[in-house]
Amino acid sequence: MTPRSARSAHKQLAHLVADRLRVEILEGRLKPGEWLRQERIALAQGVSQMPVREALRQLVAEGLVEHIPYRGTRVVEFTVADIEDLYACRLFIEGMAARHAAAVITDEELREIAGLHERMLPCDTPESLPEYRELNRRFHTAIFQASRRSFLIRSLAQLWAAFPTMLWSNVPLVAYRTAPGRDASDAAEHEAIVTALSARDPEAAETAARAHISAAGRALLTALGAAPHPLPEAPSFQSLSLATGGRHRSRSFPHAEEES
Amino acid sequence: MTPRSARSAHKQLAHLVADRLRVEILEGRLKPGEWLRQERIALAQGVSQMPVREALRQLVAEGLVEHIPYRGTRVVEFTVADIEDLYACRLFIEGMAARHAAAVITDEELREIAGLHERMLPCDTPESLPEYRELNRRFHTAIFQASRRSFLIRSLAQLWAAFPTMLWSNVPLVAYRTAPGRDASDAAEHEAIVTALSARDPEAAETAARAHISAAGRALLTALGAAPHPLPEAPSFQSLSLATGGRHRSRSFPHAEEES
DNA sequence: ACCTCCAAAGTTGGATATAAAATCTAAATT
DNA sequence: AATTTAGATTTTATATCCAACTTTGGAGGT
Repeated sequence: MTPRSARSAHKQLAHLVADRLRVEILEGRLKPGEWLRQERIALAQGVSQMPVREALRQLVAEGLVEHIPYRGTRVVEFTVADIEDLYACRLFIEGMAARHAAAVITDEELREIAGLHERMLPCDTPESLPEYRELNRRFHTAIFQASRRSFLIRSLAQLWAAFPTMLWSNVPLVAYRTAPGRDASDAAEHEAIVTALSARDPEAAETAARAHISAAGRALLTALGAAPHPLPEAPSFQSLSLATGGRHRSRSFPHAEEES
Repeated sequence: MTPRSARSAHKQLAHLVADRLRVEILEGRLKPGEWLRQERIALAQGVSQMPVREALRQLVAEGLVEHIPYRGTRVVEFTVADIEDLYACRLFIEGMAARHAAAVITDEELREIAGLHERMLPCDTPESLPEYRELNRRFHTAIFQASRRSFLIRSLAQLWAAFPTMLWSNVPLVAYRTAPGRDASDAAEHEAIVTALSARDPEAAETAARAHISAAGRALLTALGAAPHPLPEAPSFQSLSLATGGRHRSRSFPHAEEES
């Protein structure tokens, strides 16, 4: 465990600005449709305009705001269809990640995930909702990080970036979290995921992850007032991954250095 | 057809810079691992550093380059595992998009897609590969645009942004495209998609789209030298979408204006 | 009244210059 | 040999100025 090179913990200003704006958006102080004027933001945060513009472009990429040339940047408005699609994507991709994670997860990662699960259990009151959300985010993040599939990790990080905005800007999340039985269901579903991962069972891990996200999605859409279909149980078919399920090639391919 | 407001076709410099860098990356002039120094780029393109930095941040978001604070930005290296995951994600999300598209596609969109398909047919020589790739990109893009699902459109646009880089930096794409029978297969699979869309059959559209991407993915991974599994045929299970398959709510939800 | 054109105001977009911070390289010291 | 220090390089941030574009609100004509 050599400290190595301290991993450069230095944050850039643009990141800080983006973080603060993200919080303002997801807490509703910046409402969907509202314009974000760069000069005002720079003044309010005590920075110059360049980091503000970089932060805005980053948020655009994350899908939280949209940019119109020479007009400005404003918070996006999400639709119910967007939330459906978000959950469908998560359902699939997080399922895949869980499958891969089960095959390569370390004991330490397993302990951390189980620990996060434990800490979520007592969070069943409205006041503990923020803490629950944070723990939940870390729980899911830890799982797909454990998959070691950088592409999936990146994709899921993007999905999760857009996720809270949708909720806070569209619906009082409490309605979802306090839905009858949701606490218990969430806990049971998380438990199932942890169990499958502990058993190093890819098939079960994928199934459990899908079942959880599917159930959560249905509950959320119900809370939103959308009529949820009977919904086909998340099919437990074989992996859709296209090739070898074996050890993944660790390094990148030798890209044609010279054209002999 | 009033010109309306000209739709502000004005591109920002940052976009142009990003476009040029993207081309350089995907054509291999900028190799994976290579550092992109902002001053050099600004000088080379005759612009100041601000648009360069915005462009770099955009490319970071697209996943083509990675940024390390106070160190710089460099082209990412993709692994075979990344390509597997990319195709798996495309398989699923483009399938969903095709399903939605079949339900709402217009005659005009249908004509354009069919036209693109026709124009791809004669492109069966190595020299026409660039044209084929461009037509293919427009073909797929037109389909998921027709779905009207903004979230899926955005997600797929991101996937397609990373896509060419992987190929050019990892493998001579010709090996894929000129694989025995691939031309004919691609054509037949595209044909099936067009047919399903024309029939406004969501189920068939999803199945056809999946089959195509699955086949293309297997062919590519074979060309890459990866041992492709027997691979389960893309399962034609019901939609995984979580709620109403009916007309999508057009506008955003009324986000709690007041908490009565 | 109604439409068109034109100028004003305001915001974003971009260039340039300059300074500060962080990282890397390599020589110099212990 | 290991550590420290000094310098070079590059990124990061600020400030200021001007150009480009959109919108707004009237002036003038029909």
